[in-house]
Amino acid sequence: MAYSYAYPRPAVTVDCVVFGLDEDDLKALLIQRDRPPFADQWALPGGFVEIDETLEEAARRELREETGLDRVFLEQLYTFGQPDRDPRQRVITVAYYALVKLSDHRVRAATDARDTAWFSINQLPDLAFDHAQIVETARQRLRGKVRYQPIGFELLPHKFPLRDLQKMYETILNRPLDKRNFRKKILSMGVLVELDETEREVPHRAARLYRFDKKSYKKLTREGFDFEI
Amino acid sequence: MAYSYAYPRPAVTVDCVVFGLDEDDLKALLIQRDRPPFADQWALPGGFVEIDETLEEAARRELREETGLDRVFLEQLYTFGQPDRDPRQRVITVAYYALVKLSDHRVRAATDARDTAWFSINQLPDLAFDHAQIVETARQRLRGKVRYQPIGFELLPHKFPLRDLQKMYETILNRPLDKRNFRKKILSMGVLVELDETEREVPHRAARLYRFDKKSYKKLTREGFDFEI
DNA sequence: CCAAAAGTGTTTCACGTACACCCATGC
DNA sequence: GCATGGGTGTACGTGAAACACTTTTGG
Repeated sequence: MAYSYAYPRPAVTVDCVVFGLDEDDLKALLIQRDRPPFADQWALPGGFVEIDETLEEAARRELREETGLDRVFLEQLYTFGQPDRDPRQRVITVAYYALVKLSDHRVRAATDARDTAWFSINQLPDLAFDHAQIVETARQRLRGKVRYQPIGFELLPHKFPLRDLQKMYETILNRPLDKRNFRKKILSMGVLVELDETEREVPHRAARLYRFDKKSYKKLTREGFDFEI
Repeated sequence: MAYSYAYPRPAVTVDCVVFGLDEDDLKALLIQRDRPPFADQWALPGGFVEIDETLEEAARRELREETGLDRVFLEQLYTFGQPDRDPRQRVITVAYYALVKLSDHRVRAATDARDTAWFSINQLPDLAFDHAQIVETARQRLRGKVRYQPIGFELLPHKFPLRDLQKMYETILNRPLDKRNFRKKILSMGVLVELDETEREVPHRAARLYRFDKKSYKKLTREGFDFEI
């Protein structure tokens, strides 16, 4: 039950930074470790890459096994390979980031032995390994990318009011946006579909709901359109 | 066969896409393989990651050993891990891209057994493994990044006329730029220093030389300035 | 004096930005 | 009827884009 090689090999893992949006709070999904090193500390979901799966398959499998998440937006982030990032042995980790509609996954609790929980990105606990650095890299990537690609919709429910869309951008970019200018811009892009539907059970005037129109976006993109907030 | 593990491990390599600018031709540096698989085919410089070096150290070491290049601009690109990308065994490769001043490294010939050569990015030979895909990813990254970060200067000599700067952008972005607007914009940024020096030995009016001022750029960046072409 | 490339300004138009009030709804 | 947020238009200024001729230099 041993695999031998002429030269020493690093272990290879994947780790996932899972982002979710709770009102106007950006959160990350963490897992409490149950064994050393860093026992009881919080860490990113992740694990070893199997010998016959792709990196993305490994990331999706770990997400499914450790958090129950499936079919989420997932993109490779960066590969971290400091020789001492794991105290036991050389481990190279390929980090991914995921965007999930938190509303769909809110009641996600510990399904297996480990405890999983959402933490505000601004109040993370101490993280195991170099995971704090990985989260920071992911946060920067998200901030940089959300302005030029319509990935922010992955954080919202299928139908949403413009207010929530604006709040999402304000939260991620960490600055206020002008309501009228924001609406003018996003609506003029032609990537939203106005629905015949409004919010329900709000204690004030109900806002109209919209959805992101992937088909229109792809068509516009082919014609040279650039998404930008 | 000295190293054994309880589970099979992929091998981990680094590969480098080295870009150089030859007049108005973007080129990549390739190495001819001398053994199977893909014997005699051209491939990216690269090799196995040693057990105690960082990924970037591995990339720089391979560049030095295989091409003689040292102290170049180097940035991680993407990690490729298709299980079948190497026909012999599972190999995960962390790809980097490098930008070099071709003028400094023009006469780079085969120093060791292998042959190395610059190829126009538009006329690459068949490449080994998935290296064509890696080059394409690198080309897209360069195109996307050159507009928002002053990395293009890494491809030019220390002192350069504005014409060459413009040609560099036109080559990478693959579209013509207006001379007057380009000069207005780049000079108004305040990241170039006008030198008391002009071109030599040109068969027409000699152009003024400039250099990129890293200090000014960093200062402006701290003040919220965004580089953009 | 001819060829080749350097260098230079102005006008126009689109878009980003700043800004305040009335309306609809639920309680 | 009041509190809460939904929804809407205009004026201004900045910056991008289009565009052509004169000057310098070497051969």
